[in-house]
Amino acid sequence: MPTVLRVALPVPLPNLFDYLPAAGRAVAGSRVEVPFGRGKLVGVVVEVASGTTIDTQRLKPAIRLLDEMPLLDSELMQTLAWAADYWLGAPGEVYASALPLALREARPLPSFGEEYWSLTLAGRSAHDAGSRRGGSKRLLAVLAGAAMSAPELAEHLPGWRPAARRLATAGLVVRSERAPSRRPQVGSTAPRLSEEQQHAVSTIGASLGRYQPFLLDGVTGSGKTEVYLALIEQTLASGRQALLLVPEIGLAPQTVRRLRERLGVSVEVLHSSLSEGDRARAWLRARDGSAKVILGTRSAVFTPLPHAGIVIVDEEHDSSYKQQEGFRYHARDLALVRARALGIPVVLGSGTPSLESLANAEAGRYHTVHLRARPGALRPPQVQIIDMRAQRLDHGLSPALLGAVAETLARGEQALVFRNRRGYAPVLLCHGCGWHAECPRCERPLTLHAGRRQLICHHCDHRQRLPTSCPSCAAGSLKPQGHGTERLEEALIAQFPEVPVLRVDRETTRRRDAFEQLLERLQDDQPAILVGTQMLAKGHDLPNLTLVAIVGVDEGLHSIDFRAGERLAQLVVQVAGRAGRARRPGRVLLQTHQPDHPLLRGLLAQGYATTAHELLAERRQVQLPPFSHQVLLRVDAAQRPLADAFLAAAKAALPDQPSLQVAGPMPAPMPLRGGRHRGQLLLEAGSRTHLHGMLRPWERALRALKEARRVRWSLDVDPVDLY
DNA sequence: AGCACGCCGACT
DNA sequence: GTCGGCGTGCTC
Repeated sequence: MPTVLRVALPVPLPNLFDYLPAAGRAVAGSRVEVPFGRGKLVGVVVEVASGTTIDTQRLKPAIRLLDEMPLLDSELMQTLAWAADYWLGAPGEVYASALPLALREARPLPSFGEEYWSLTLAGRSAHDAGSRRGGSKRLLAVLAGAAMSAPELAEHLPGWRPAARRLATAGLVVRSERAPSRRPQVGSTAPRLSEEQQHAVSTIGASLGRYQPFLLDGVTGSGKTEVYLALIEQTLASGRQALLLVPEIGLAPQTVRRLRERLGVSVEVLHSSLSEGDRARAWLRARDGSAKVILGTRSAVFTPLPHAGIVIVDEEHDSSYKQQEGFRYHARDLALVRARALGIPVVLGSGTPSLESLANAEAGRYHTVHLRARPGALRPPQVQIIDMRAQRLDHGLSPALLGAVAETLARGEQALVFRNRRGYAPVLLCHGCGWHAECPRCERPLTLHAGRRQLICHHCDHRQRLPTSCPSCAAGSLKPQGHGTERLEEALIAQFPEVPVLRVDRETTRRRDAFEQLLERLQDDQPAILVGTQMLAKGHDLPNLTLVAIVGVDEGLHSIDFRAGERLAQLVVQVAGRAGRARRPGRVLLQTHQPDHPLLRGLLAQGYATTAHELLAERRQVQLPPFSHQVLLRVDAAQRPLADAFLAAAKAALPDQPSLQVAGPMPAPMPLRGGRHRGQLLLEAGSRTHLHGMLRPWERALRALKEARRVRWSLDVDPVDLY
């Protein structure tokens, strides 16, 4: 039996590929260039095996080994294997997530050290001879003392670059790389921690050196960041690395600056707008241990940490930690797996913890640490419900809401109109009394399928015709909710023509610094109206923002997505934290047809913690996640029957397991998107082990289905969005 | 995914 | 007569 390299290749196929070894000593974690089909690919050696199931005649030799030392250490290799198994990733896709693009090419590793300049022998003679003039002479003199890094040169000799270029061409100086300097700089001093913060730091700090998850539960303004900083300082003091994950939109330049200034060590930032070269260099500096603090979004969870000390996941409830296409991993969950493998503590921080994390805390798997006080003695904002039933609306805005905006502007302050928008499925709602259509069997909201003039239950597939008038109050004002019908921005411009109306969403902030610039415009404290969605929920201090009005609350109350209530509660609390952060008291308005909804009442009267525990109790009662486990099969096709046929075949291919519950097949809540017909099938099981046991075989069966040929499909393990 | 091979419609 | 449509099959 020949020795073979089992290689993960960047193709969306479920298997590894075996090759005969190339020259050199290949080990698991090394990259290797191999022939594939009629081209060449770079893959990662997963295993050096003696023997193969492939006909040895078909084995091709690898072209060349790219790394003598593994690029991925054994901890990362194991974690990746676990992740691929858990989230049903194709090996190649998993490595594509974990490795920066520049490291997936058949080139030697880029140098990632510090640029530094020194004299050549000819340069030394030139200096001694006193030849050259001006800037060149000065540069020779500086470098005659000692070789210097680029930043040092910039300090000693501003505008040194042209001289360096001239002298380099003449062969008098040479540019090279050396390991990044480890010389610690002095960080700025920490502010005094409150007693509560001190307690949090010492509790968590006592676990440094072993695996222990913590839930750090602290509202906006309670000083979580200072706790993180103190923990990172402790970690650095013991010579270990810290990984800090933040949600996609939380990575503000001001956070980075604060970290750099405070810690006085190299802070590597892994961010989606980083160039591939920079990303690779940051990754490599983490791998060689010279990067002490790594700050990044979702994909930074794959950073190698040879001297790992602590992992912190900020705003752990944020759904941007879940990758929504391709390899659908969850960075928060993966952070826990890594922390366990690395034997280090992991801190999940949030003012509005996810029900998953709260359940883990209740079960004793996480240790909870609370931060309750707001150090600046900020007054919490005053939250108020606006009953919009039977009100005359202007593009979905009630007179009370518009009045409050007008008052705010008249006082010279700023208002934020926040649209709760998550592509919710349309629900039928009576504007007169607030009645909404519900499934008689499941008591879940029915989804409006306007094309077929039907109401459909997305749990049991119960269907009924559209009522013509409200069954509750007999008035005829039934309206679909949840469509992007309200053109908020236009309505507000029309209402307040003399005030700037700034829309903040993916589109207006596409450009890298657009969001920052926009916020800068608001710093001048002039009256203005902000209109936006998720992006505005956190982060930035806008001292003159005193009113936050949330519209689209009803979509959150009536969504068929069982997580909508949790999300709405998190959103209200997070958004409320935007209002009145300076001296002025803030005001939050919730515009709804359901002013007496228990979720809203509970949230206002008791706050997030109590509401979340009630929601968790409901989940337990009806056995929804985290008390059961889900897998969603999604499909889209050019024609509806193709999608339907695939889902039917997929359901038929399921093992006959009584512990497995199946909902569907049924149209996705947005049945037609981008010209593609979408459908889905939801699996639910009480036991994760049982569920995972059948998943891989089922996936293989799905691949083999002839109905699978003409559709696009994907499996989502632990989906966070049911569509 | 990417790429070839292979068999049926409107064009230099 | 061909160029090219995308259905089908394969990649160690």
